[in-house]
Amino acid sequence: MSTPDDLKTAGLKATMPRLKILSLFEQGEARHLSADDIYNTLIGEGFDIGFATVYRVLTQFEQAGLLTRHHFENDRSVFELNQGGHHDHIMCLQCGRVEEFYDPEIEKRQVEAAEKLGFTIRDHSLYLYGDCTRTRCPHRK
Amino acid sequence: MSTPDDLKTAGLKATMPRLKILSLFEQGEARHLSADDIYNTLIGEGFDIGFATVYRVLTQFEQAGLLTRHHFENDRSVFELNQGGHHDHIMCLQCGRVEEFYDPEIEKRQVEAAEKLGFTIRDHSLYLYGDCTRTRCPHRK
DNA sequence: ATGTAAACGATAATCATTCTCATGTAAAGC
DNA sequence: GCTTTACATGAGAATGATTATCGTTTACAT
Repeated sequence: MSTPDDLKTAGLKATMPRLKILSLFEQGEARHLSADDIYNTLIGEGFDIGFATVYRVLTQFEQAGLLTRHHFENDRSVFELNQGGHHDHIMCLQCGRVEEFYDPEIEKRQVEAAEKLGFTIRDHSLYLYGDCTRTRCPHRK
Repeated sequence: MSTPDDLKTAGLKATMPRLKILSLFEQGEARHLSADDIYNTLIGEGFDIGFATVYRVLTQFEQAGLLTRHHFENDRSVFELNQGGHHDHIMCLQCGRVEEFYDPEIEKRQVEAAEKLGFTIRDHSLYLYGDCTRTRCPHRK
């Protein structure tokens, strides 16, 4: 479980819901979690929590720089722990598996494209969608 | 106004709501329209239409390949006429202005990154977010 | 230990989008 | 041009994710 200091450092009071949620990201197997995932996991562990708290805490964690919020091509958001450097994502449309990649040349060219148009980039999102055919989608649900 | 044949060619019955909506994209000044934009514009012109129809028609147009649906970093979808080639987008976080760009090297590297991970790309989305500082955001609303 | 501001959980509210269904209409045939 | 009929429409209800409200609880500085 994450320590209270992890939260204090981020400027957040160390409450039980926050510790539980942060632990899911730090100890859990899945790197990308939705509010629903988190709510159901904690309820399943017998911990009493509400959706309001889950969403509140996720937003606070995002603002504190602990998590990144992703908007994949569907309706709900998923969150990911900010560890390691920036990376982009590719999602299998068949099984939902998410893989990560990073290409410095793509990053550089994004900045250049923005500059040409007179923009200063503050944020960007790059998502690829496809089929993991080579592996015949072993993660198919 | 767009012609009935534009719709027939796409395999759709030429109805008034569909002609009106297609016209907004073909004749309008804005290239990126939300369902709300379309509904309000048509109602403002005295044309009687409902949200259900707007959403239905947009989905049909997307499936027929006439429009592309974009999910910017907020909650609602915007649509864009499929004309000219593929391009990516950059949006000003201050004024909402959207500009377009295309970099073949970025496109190529996306495909390569996907291949390395055993994926075949079916779709992708690249959005940059920033401030159009150089121009002092002349489009500020 | 205790006071207080912050955080909590339940529940209602919101917002974009989709569904349902009774009515309207495009276009094919007479 | 006038029926026919399947498909399209508009109004409003329903949905699903997320956010706001509010009375209660809790972290933690005093």
